[in-house]
Amino acid sequence: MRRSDRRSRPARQRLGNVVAQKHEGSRMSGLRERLGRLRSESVSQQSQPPASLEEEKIADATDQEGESFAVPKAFRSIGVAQKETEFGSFLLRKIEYSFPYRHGTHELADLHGCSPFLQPIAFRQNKKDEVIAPEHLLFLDTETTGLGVGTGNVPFMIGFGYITETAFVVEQTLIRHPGEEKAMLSYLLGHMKNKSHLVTYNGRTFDWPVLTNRFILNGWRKSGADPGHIDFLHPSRALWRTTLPSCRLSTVEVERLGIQRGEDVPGSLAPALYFQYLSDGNPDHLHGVYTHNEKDILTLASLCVHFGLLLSGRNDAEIIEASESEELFRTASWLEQHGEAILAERLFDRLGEREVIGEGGWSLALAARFKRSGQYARALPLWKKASEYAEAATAPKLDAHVELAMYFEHRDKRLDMALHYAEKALELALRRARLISDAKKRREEKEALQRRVARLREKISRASERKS
DNA sequence: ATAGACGTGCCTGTCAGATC
DNA sequence: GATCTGACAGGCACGTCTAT
Repeated sequence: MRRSDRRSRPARQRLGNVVAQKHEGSRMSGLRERLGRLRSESVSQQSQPPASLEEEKIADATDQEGESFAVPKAFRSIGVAQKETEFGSFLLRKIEYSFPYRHGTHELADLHGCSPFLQPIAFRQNKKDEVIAPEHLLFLDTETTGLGVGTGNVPFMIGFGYITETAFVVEQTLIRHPGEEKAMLSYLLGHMKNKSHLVTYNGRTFDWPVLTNRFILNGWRKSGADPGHIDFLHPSRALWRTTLPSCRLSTVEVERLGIQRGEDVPGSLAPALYFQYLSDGNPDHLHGVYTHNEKDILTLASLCVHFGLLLSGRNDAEIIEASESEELFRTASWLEQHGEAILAERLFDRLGEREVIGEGGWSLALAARFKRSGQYARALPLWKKASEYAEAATAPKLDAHVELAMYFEHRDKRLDMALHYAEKALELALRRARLISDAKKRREEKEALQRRVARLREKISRASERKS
């Protein structure tokens, strides 16, 4: 089906029902009460089945044939149909996003040009230099009954996406009971056959281990190496850990990819909504989960374009323009770490030219980088700017002054300047002491600076004695 | 709730330079 | 040349954070 918003009830209302019922459940004091409640609900359902569902089944059996037999209208309304395999059946939803299709700020058709640049962040055993082809990527997101990766956690919905010449396609599988799991997994395996890399968010730690366990429990033996993997959690953290309130996918997509979901069921509610569906058979509970999973997959594709562009160096100007210094520094460091030294250097250069130095640690970190590579002439102005900033701050950092003291003592050999910065650092340390609660740390810091000042004074006096 | 990846901070060992 | 001190890199332990 083509993308359309045909939700039968506002997600908020469904969400409210679940929350209300959870709250009610928490008041239950004992197991007997809960069992009693379940029993009475079950009886009431048997005596008074939801009219709409019964009608749907009848309608289904008469107006649908083959694949969709017995699929309730509330599923069919969002494009869900039954899929048959040699291992049995499960439910499948397929959505095509014809190009051009923009998800947030990125055009998904750009995956075609961006994918090869993702190689430095892709993990694949024994195939390090392999070129990543866009049509070999499988974007994956599962909805499971819990958070653990043990055998008790069941993926009830597997969403995956892939690119074709003309569209980005999302497919979502759903099992109505555990007996359908093997069919669902076999369908996923079929789609993994011609793919080289999974694309996920924390999927190396979560989705893939969960699925691996389910494959084993369903009788598949592990053969060969794991598929390649591009997991965007860690690159996202590398760039945005200090500038975003969190690096959850939902935060990243709003703050950095320009995506607004509107009403969205949080992933944490997915297990409860699935249990609601299992308990009363009403597909409406899962509409929000379908939408959530679908959007997660689209966001993965958008992340792919974002990082692909970053690694290609094609959007340097935009990044430099839009990024605050801290983020620009982290981006450059990340590029350097992934072997993109020339791209990184370009960003470091622009950063060094920036006049304003704020509270973030980027200026000192950049100076430290220049120092490590012996580029003292580039480190010096950064230390000086940072020292001026520190002197004006209420809770000053001493690092820049200490670095300057070391530089003038050991490199520039101007002991008077070294003493000046050491004394200034000591002065700042005494001013800052009131703000540090750790008494031991405060004392050690002060004593180290006093030793430095004393040593420099002695060195200066010896030098002047020698001259005279 | 669960497990793994990664960043941070601390500790230790090594090396280089300064001093006697 | 011997000794001392400071700088720095590497390793380890621990804490944080993410997925549902």
